[in-house]
Amino acid sequence: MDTSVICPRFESAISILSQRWTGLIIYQLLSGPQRFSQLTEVIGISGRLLSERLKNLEVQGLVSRTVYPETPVRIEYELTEKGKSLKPVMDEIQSWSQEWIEAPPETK
Amino acid sequence: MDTSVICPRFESAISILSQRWTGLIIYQLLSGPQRFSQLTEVIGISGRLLSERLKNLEVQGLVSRTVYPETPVRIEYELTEKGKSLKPVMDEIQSWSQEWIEAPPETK
DNA sequence: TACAATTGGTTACATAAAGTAACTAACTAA
DNA sequence: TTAGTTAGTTACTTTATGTAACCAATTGTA
Repeated sequence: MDTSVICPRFESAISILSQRWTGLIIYQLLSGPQRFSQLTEVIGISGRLLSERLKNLEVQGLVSRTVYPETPVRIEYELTEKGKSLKPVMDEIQSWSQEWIEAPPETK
Repeated sequence: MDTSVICPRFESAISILSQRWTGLIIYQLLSGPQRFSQLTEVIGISGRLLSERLKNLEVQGLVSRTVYPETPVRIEYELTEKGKSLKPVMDEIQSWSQEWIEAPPETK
């Protein structure tokens, strides 16, 4: 009955990354601050879910939101230090995918 | 309209990892071959979902299933080379979590 | 012989999360 | 006045997950 338990911090980290879309959002933001509409287009996520995810990521301290009161309004989402520090994780996933995932057929 | 798209291999990789429970299953199997019942206990996943996930992981070539016709039957799940090659990814998540996730309160 | 226990699942059903599409507020430009 | 823009929200449908009971094959026990 002495169940060896998984490290709670690891579990917590993976629960962030294993939520659908969050990995892609972080990956995409690693290339710099971006606006809501750009994220929806590049990632292919609906506004409803992007909005929800960005709110969560803000609460978790991974993403910051800046409003530029231009016309029309510009709002930029950017990774915090905590968010940026996930780069090595994303890099490893990237390089694993290059080695082990076969290239999908071109859809021309 | 020239949407810069996320690398399809990366997307594919993250779609595996971002499915609930799969990260934990792979992480747990990195410590060696394990049986169905042990996985359910350590991870805290239901039999229904563990069964489903293991089938997917087998199809994706990340996990292999071996039957030992003992009594009662023993079935072991083990990472393939492809599965084991995710260790650097898990290591990075682990070390990120150590640095950025605060320790949860002890529940004694 | 009947009953219980074990492993590795499956089935049926309830709840939560995600997908889809239409809609909105605030603003400006024509 | 009408249309266009950005950054969302709302209502509704579909899919995924959680929960708990059940099952087949086998052996051990009363």
